[in-house]
Amino acid sequence: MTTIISGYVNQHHLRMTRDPGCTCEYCELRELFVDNLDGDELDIVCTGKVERDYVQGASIIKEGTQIREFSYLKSGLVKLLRTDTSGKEQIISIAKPMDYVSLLSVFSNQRYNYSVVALEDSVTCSLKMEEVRSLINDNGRLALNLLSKMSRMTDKLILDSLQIRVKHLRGRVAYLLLYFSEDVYSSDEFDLPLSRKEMAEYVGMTTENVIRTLSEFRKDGILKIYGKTIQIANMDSLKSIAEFG
Amino acid sequence: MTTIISGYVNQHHLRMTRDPGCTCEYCELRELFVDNLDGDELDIVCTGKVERDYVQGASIIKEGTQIREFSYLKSGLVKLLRTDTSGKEQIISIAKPMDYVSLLSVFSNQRYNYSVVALEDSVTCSLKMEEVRSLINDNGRLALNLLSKMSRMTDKLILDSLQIRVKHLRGRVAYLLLYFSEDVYSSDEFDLPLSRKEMAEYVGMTTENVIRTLSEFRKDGILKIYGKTIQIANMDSLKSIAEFG
DNA sequence: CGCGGCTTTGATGTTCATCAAGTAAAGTGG
DNA sequence: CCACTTTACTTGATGAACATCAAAGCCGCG
Repeated sequence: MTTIISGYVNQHHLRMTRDPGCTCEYCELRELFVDNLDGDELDIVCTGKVERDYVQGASIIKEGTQIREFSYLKSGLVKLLRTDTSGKEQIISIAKPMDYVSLLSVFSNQRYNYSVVALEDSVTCSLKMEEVRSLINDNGRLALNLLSKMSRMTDKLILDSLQIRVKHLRGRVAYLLLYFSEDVYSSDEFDLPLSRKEMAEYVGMTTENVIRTLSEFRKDGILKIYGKTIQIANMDSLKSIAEFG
Repeated sequence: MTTIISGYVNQHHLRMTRDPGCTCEYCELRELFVDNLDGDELDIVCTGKVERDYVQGASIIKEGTQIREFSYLKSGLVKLLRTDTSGKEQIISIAKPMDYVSLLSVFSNQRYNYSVVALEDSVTCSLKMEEVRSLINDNGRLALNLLSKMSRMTDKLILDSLQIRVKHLRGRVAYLLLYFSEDVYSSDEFDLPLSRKEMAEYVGMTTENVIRTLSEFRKDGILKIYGKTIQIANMDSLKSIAEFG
């Protein structure tokens, strides 16, 4: 039932769709908005929302641009990153569906202080900020849900960041591999959605040392590595390293 | 007008007061609650709120205890800390008045996953969570204000944490000293509210190396140090180290 | 085919943690 | 109030973790 109202395709192969028949009530992500809204409010969401497709590598949000929408991820995988004072890129977080893309800044700043890039082909769903503000203003249950959701997301982000700071390189890399294995792909074999360089940007170390650590894991029989494909051969060791390394 | 209804004094010299005449509308912190509330709602805040006094070193919130209240800091200075996986304490943040004490977890978790301790004599003001939830549910303007405030706080926390990660020890210590000088005491001479060990817990390094760095700054003529009293002798150097170190 | 970016390994130096030892300060009990 | 214990602070020496520099192989792409 989804019709393409804008066939516009830019260098990133972006596609925008609207949804006149409104399939929002069947959306996997309805828990937040739809379940808390009545008929009229639901209409605002249905007619106001915009879905966008992004191919792997496409830029979804650019640091410094104005915040006009409240977006979240319907499918795919994205990275949040920022440019640090010395000009290097730093990955803040990786978000999968159900995680907000707009979790930071949306209700505080005028502009994004981070960028979002698609790690896999991804689909976002966005509402205009004024519409979201108006819905929150009129609907207390939605407001509480949103507070709760935001609080959970930022809590996790902060605790992850604190945990990673006390770990050594081996522990950080193990932690990251386990994240993909358990939270994203639910498998002990998967294709890394990050380059070695991106892994380094995420764990806050150099590319060379990330590679060295992966090689060590391979030599120790913990991993089997075929380019970007990773197979975890010794899950217990990896978990132990992630926790105590 | 403030009467002590509970003269209870524990080992931390805690004092609880209620405020029957309601001075909330004159509170320096009214911007959040009072300005967004009408008469009846204001009554809930006035009669429901509880102020508590804590002496330096007193425990305000203990990690793992149940969250029953929404609190913020009226005066003083506090540290937020948690116990990391290896059992060591890690300082998450330092909060001064206008910063929430309850910024993390309150709307997501059942229990605190961090502790709060008074670095200076402090006063908190608390409302029951149910009352806050009910107010948010009924008052959209309050909800939006709260979202905005929370978002600003967590944004700052996350960005600080990311920035500190790319800096070396000298940069981190300089950053911390500038925080006290500029944001807390508005002076280039002040008494450090943290021990050397606490500074280490905050910047994520060892006590010895924090001391070494302070000594270096002293030898380089950037600081004058008299025990806990710090005088910044060369502000430009310190700022430069904080940014590029 | 050749260029640029990503990946990998090795050699070297820097930053930082750890261990050790000593001094100063602050609390504790008689 | 003093002897005692504990805790905070300080400096030095050593080794581990990590960054940096260098060089070479790989791969995709125009």
